[in-house]
Amino acid sequence: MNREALLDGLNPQQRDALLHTDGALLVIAGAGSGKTRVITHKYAYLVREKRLSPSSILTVTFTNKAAEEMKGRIASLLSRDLKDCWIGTFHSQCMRILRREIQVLGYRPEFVVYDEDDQHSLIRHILKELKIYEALYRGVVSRINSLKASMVTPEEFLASGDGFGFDEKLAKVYVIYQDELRRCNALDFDDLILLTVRLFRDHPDVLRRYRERFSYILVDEFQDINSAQYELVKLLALGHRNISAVGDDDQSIYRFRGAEVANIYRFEEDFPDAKVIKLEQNYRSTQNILDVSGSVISRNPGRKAKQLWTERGRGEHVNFYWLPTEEEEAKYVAKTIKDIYLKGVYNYGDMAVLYRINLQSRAVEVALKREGVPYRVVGGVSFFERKEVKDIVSYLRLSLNQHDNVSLRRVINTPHRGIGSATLNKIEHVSRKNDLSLFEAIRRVCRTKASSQTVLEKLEAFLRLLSELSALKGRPAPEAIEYIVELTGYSEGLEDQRLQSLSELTASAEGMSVEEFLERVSLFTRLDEPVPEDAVSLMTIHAAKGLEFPVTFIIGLEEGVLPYFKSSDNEEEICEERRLFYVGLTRTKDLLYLTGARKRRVLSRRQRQEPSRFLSDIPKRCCQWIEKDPCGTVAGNGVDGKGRSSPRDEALYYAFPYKTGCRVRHPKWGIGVVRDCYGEGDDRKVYVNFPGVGVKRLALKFAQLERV
DNA sequence: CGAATTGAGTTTTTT
DNA sequence: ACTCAATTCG
Repeated sequence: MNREALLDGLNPQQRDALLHTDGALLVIAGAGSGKTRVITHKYAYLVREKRLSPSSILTVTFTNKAAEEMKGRIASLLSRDLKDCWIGTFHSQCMRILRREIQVLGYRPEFVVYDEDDQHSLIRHILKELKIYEALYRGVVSRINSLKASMVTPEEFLASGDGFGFDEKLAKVYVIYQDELRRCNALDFDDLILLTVRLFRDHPDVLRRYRERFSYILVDEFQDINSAQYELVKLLALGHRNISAVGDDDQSIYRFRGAEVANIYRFEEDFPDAKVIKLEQNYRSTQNILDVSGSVISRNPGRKAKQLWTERGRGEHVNFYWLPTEEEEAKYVAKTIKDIYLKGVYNYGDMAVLYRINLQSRAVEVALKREGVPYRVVGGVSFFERKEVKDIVSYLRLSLNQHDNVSLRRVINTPHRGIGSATLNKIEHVSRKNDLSLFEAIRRVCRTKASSQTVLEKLEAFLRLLSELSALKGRPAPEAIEYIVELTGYSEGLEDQRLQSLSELTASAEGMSVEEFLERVSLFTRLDEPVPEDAVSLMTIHAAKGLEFPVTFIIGLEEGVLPYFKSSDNEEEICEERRLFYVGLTRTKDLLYLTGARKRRVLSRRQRQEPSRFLSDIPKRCCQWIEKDPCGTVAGNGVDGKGRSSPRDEALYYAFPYKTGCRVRHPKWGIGVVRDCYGEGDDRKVYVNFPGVGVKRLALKFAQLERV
């Protein structure tokens, strides 16, 4: 693709963003404003026109999925493979750098990455050792994580404390935690970022190398980066200052894990010469949806003002349904989904149900099942969080590193081999006293015969197992998994479903070595799991970020649910909840349904709920408010409820009964695939590709197309 | 050491 | 309501 083609179809602001390649650039990209398009085209432009090699453009995304998508789109723009490119999440890029460089920080390059679960068990273990009430671990984990996100070292935190109370204990836990990670040659998620920052700060020669290597830096979702990530970007960019930061402060929804919107404002201070471009033309939603979401988000103070607009028409009114119970709410959602589907305009795959917390999916799932509507739940307990999968992964880790204490604790008695808590305590004791890893401690116990004969035999058997596992280094992962299952007798007495996970695990490891597989697994998340056939998507609003759906339901619009009750006391958190609602609203292309329930089960009690405060931010003219009282009568107010075609008929008029990719039958040309649709009302046209005939442009009004 | 029972806490969101 | 973990008993 040449220069013209890359600029083609970009609006003036998008073009500016693409062409500004010298020095810092901040792109404030409103929802649905073609942000990804700008990034991918800019990348292609840098390669094509500025002759940069893909290996010299560092591109950071928020999720693995976003990275993959971006890679694919860029590859097709450039019509070439992107080998040796640097497109990925902060965590994966840091991992890649640390694999090469971490030795100067005193870790070995085969380090493993501990996920949340591993982190929890390690911290609980430390609390136990320190005789601190273990149930506090959640709070401790989150405090430590936020310290790490803002780059406060254990030593600094210790020094900053006043020497009493909980913080002092917390500092102690933090010190031990960090120490223990190092011993296990393990990093947690935050370490990946933190250590890379430290690497660059403390080793100017290394920093210089990477500054030279990356001559351009692109950062997506800039509003969601934490201070450590900001620091990392800054370190790399401060040499040449060739950086594009793209984000939307209104869509910052990860404060709870250390993201700070303020970073997007800091950028202009740290790069005072930065050009700032706002993308305000929206290519996704109808004007009505923009009005609704705009009036909601405008209540937040201190944001960068935006005026989103669209060339699409006004579109449909938003509907708010206030239903007696959560069951009725779910039923209403399921029925409406089915209705819409039966009208033939939208497929199930075009629709999504969004909610604040995963728990809310339950009722909707029940109702959808009852209606026979296919659905998929995004999130929930993911494949890689299943117990049996984590067990096998622990064995794999141990095969590479026998000093991985967290993995060892996990599997030492799984499956049962008669090594219980008494024995384990003894081993822990030996390990602490002699400053040994658990593995070494077991060896010492065996060598010095410091236990009963039966226990010794069991421990020796376990040691033999570990030494056999160490032969798995560099082997193909599927083979290693099967070997582990066989050697440990793991599958004995396992339920079918769990056996199933094991074979899925083996299948997913296809073509990778043990090392590669572990690397993939540790950064894999729920969002990355495959997309099935035509099904309604159910997910949290968080999970829906970056996605769009022609038809969107946002459920549970009640005080306590959205905004969530845990956030209710703090103004900044309410703002974040409002942004969350905004993100949900702006996922919608055509039809938006909001619902809430007057009564809901909250922690086993039926509770009376009030409509969400955010609803009152929506202008009356945009939203149709319909209440169903417990007797079943329906009352509407708000905009012209009577005397006009129902919203759904109107949708039929504006929307396309076919979408790109769907198959249709034409009386003359037979079956073809829809390539594109455009126009409004009676002027709607579709391009259809008929195999053997070619692409035909057809007027929807006249062509007698039939969906296949 | 392991199974069973009791009891507490729990439900935000994710790399 | 439900899960997960500590405690207790065999």
